[in-house]
Amino acid sequence: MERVPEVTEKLEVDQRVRLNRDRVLRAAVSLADDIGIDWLSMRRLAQELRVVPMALYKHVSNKEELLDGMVEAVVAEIDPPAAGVDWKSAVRLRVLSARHSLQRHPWARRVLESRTTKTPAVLAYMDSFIGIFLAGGFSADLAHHVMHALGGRMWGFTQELFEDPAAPVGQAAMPPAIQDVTLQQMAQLYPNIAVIAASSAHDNASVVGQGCDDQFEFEFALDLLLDGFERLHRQGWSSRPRDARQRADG
Amino acid sequence: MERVPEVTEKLEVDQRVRLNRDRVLRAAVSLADDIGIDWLSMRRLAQELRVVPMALYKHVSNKEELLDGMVEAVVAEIDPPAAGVDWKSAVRLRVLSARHSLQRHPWARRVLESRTTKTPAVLAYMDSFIGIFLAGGFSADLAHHVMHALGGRMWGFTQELFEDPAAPVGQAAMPPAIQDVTLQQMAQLYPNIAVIAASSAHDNASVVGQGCDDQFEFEFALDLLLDGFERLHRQGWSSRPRDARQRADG
DNA sequence: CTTAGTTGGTGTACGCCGTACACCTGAAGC
DNA sequence: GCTTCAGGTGTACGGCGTACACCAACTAAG
Repeated sequence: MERVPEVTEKLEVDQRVRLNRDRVLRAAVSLADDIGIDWLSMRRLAQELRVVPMALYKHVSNKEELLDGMVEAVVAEIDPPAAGVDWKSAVRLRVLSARHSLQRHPWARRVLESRTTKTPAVLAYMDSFIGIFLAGGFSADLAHHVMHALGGRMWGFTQELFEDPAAPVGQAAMPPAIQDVTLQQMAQLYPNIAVIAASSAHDNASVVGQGCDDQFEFEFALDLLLDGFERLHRQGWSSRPRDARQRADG
Repeated sequence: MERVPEVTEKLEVDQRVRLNRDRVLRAAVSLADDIGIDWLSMRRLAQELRVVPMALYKHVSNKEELLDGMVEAVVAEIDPPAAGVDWKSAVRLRVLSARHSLQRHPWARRVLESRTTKTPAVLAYMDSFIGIFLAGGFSADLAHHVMHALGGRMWGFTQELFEDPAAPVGQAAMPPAIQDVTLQQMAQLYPNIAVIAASSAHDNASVVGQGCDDQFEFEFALDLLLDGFERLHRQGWSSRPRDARQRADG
């Protein structure tokens, strides 16, 4: 009867329960979701946890490790691979599931790509991924190169860098008249981009450069690769010409 | 006769000629080449140019714009597209040439990918790239999606994120005995990665996880994509099923 | 019940960073 | 010869990551 109220009062007075690594990581993930990775700082995170900045260092040894832990946390959310389907469907499902998970954390792509040291969850994911190919009868050799070819797409990342071919030119807040002029100038300077922008504008019946269907682009590229993998696999492709499996079979 | 020696003396006394945007950008590029992009700061760059940090702001309005300018500078180095060859060779050549140029600046990949506003040189490159596909008879529609599928690879970037499957686990400086143990543990935890590591080890007759042949991986994935593009092109692929070009032709 | 040790939060301080703002200087144009 | 103004300077501010010394509360041993 005595100690319970005491504890309760504690919790009321200073809201915070004891910190631990997991609470730190989960707070970091959701803070990054909210304010963006660029504005995530040790100090800001500490403030969120109602704690002094240096307190965090009792749970992660530095910011790099915090980021590692954050990646670890979101990668751990990815569903396990589907069982009992052919390799192609299995890969497709797994990638799309990863994509779905990682899309909830827009910062994850950049952070994942910036990590150099691979953490256990990351390695486990890649391992299970390779497992799908091997189980599908791929040689280690082919599986290896195929993983490289997949690259970031194994996480469900669409390759940035060509997002909305026209939009980036229409800067921030411009009067529409000026935007029109800029658009015309742009069409003159970059006629081929203009062609594509016009074509995709028809496609989704919206204004020029409205943006692209990310999911479509992703699946387009993914299926292109998967079909390529399948072809190589069927013809017994090998990177070692001396094996001559390709020539022998193909 | 009077003013020339005066100028000469000036140059001797304080080595620095007048700053300008171009000199700033070129200095920034070569400094980033030398010390790495993470250690490039306005202050460090200013010091390199024997100038006070704030002087830089007379030539670039802030660090973001400096980075934009740096990208602009390296992209401008890429050779113009080859003329008089079929689209496939043209694309291949252009990509490999871009790769060659950008590889001289290891930081360029990350910076290029982080830019959201596309600068003129970047747009010009993409435009000329699209031009190759259109000239090769691709529909705007197909060219569009194909550019997406190419993604970062149009700059000659190999998809990171699977660099040396084993190396990252063998941490910094470890006694070989311990490394062996770790390697065995790793083989247990990530058996499929181990299979691939072993296979590629045979391949280049080196120790496990020595690393992969970057150039090979790059060309492997590129050719896979190009072959896929070619097939789609030949069968008149369209993203709009109502056009039914695919069904009609294929 | 005391006491020593450990775990985890605190406070202060340092050296970096990008950059706002006021200032100065030397060359160019009237 | 005076003005103008582009371009280099100096100072200062608020933010960052984090080293280090400290301290509070819990645990375990005597």
